[in-house]
Amino acid sequence: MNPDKITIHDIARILNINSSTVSRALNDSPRVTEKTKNRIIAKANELGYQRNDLASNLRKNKTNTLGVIVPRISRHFFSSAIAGIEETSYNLGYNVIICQSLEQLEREQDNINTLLANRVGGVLVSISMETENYEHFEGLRKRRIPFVFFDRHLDIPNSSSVLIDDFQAGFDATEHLIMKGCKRIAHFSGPNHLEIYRNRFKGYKAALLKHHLEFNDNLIFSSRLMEQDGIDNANKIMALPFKVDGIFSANDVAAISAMQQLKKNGISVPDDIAVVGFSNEAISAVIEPSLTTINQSGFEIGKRAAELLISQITNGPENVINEKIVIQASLIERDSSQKIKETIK
Amino acid sequence: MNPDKITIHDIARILNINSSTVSRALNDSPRVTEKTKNRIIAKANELGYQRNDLASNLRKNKTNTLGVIVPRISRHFFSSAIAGIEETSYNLGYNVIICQSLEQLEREQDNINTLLANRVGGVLVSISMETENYEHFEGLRKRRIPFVFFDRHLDIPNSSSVLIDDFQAGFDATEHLIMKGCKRIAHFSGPNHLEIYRNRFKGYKAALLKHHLEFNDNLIFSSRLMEQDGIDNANKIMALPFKVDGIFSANDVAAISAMQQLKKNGISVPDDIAVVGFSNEAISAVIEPSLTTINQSGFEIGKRAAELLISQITNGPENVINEKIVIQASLIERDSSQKIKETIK
DNA sequence: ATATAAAATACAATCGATTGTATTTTTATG
DNA sequence: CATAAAAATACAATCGATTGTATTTTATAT
Repeated sequence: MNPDKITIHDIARILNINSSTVSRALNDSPRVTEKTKNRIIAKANELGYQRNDLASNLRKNKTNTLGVIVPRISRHFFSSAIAGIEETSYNLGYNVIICQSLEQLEREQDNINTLLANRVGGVLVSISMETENYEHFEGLRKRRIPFVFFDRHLDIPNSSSVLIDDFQAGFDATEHLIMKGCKRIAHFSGPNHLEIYRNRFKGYKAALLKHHLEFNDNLIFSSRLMEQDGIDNANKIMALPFKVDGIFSANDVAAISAMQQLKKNGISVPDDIAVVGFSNEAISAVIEPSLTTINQSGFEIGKRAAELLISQITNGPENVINEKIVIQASLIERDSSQKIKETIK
Repeated sequence: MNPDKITIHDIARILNINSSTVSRALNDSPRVTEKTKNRIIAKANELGYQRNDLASNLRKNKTNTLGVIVPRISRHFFSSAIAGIEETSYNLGYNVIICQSLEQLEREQDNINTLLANRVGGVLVSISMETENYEHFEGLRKRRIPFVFFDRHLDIPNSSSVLIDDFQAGFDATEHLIMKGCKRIAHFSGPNHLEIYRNRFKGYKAALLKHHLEFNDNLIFSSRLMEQDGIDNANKIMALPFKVDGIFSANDVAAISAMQQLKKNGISVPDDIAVVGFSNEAISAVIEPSLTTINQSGFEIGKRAAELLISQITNGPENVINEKIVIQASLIERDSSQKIKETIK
């Protein structure tokens, strides 16, 4: 018999029994005797029966599937987060449908529609750089499908998110530079509508304030923090009429390309300019000089986000408690910030 | 009205029309007038209707979902491959369920069962290091669900795969070392039951043969090619009673950790020992010395694999033509192999 | 042995969309 | 205007599992 076609009805017919009993037996219901259960399970195995989750989910009107939307799967932070999500989901019996927005709002909307059509139980999102409002999340809200932001999020009321403490991390990074003797620290920031970048920036400002260093708007460089942006920023810094002795970049990619551009132009890192990045991409440990950066464990964030989401699914839409989980990030001190002599007196 | 509950039947009732017509209209069937189509579509939008793919797929007895099994999502090669898969799938209207085996056979079996239960239309697999036979793929075969191996594969009859030309790449890598003047080249190989590693090894041997260099079994180091394995291998090489002047490692991870271990022990790369890796992990371009390696585009492989799989799904189980697509990989010359003087005369 | 409770199983509706066939409506033709 | 042909729509079964209710079987008590 074609094993593709084995249903509970086939098993029922063969055993001369009703399909409802087969269903209950396979779900280990107490309403079926041990004896018949065994007969049914034996026959199911013999025939290579495999439950059709489509039918099951349709009838139960819920799925064991989670949706995940990330800007780009191949970015190390996101693939780690997905690994964390997958780990939790696997253990708790959920599957994961992955979508990537490729930093495009339109695609993000599309992704949400796909996930709605597939009736996912919940959604984990890290938003694209283009995403500035939450209209397209209303569909989820209306249908009472819980969703949890992780890392890149929108600050909307009654939403859940798992974030790292960007303010504190930005503060730590900047204070670290100050402790190493930096007096004039530039900051590479990301799109201003993304809260993570605003918070990192706020942390930077707070550290300057605490240590009585002047804040200078000319030292703030906003961009999408791609490789080219780091190079551009480095060029702008070199063109300034005054010396800069430190850079705090809101991501590693821009920090690294800036460092390389500086080196190319005869500026020594960390001696002339000390640099601190953000994210701890794998690459940061091995470039020369190795990059001091903020370690944010994507795996941990993904894991916590999935746990939160699944608890919301399990508790049901009436009992959703929106939570903001803040994970502390830690500074990893490497060579790019080990300034010995002070550049600016 | 609760938008969660809007079905074609609701729309039908409101418009005083039959649900089959609604279904056909929403699927743009020629059997419905333009006029009624418009009425239906307008109403559907107004109510925020969202098709239930579970029901649709159940009825049509097929899904728009592909399954993907990889050893580890967070490995750069695999996340790139997934990005390629996602890209193709998105364009052709498929969703992707991701599973990771974490290099464990048991979990791989589990993954397959999950995908079967979800009635995926096809499966893309890169097998775990523990996988030595294809018993657990028989379930897919029996149910006539097409599957395509990519990169790590089993050489089973009537199977499809998208691979890079490991033999040729191994040959190129080794020949490159020979051209740079290496006379005694060690090889770090992976688990022997994985064909990719066997082929890289064969390529290595063939290059030696071509250039009349002696093959020496003591220069072959088999392992799982993790970081620690590279260190161990380096130690073993340093303990050899004769000099080695080149290493061809079957992956970058082991190549890099070996390089670092050699450097730590005062051995210069590339001057004393030239090194070539495999995979072109992001890290390889930025370590010092930068690593000469084989570039295998995960994205490209994923893309091709998804295209092949979807064509098989589309053509139907009777018309599956099993294909082996071999993608050429290319050597990226970097510093770790730029040997100038010959170590061994 | 019989009534009754309890346990086991059967029946039938349901989830939401699809699709082959039947029926009604519209259009075309003489 | 009648009628055939064509177009549009309605009907009803179906996909496979679940689940509330009904029925049958078994166990227990009298």
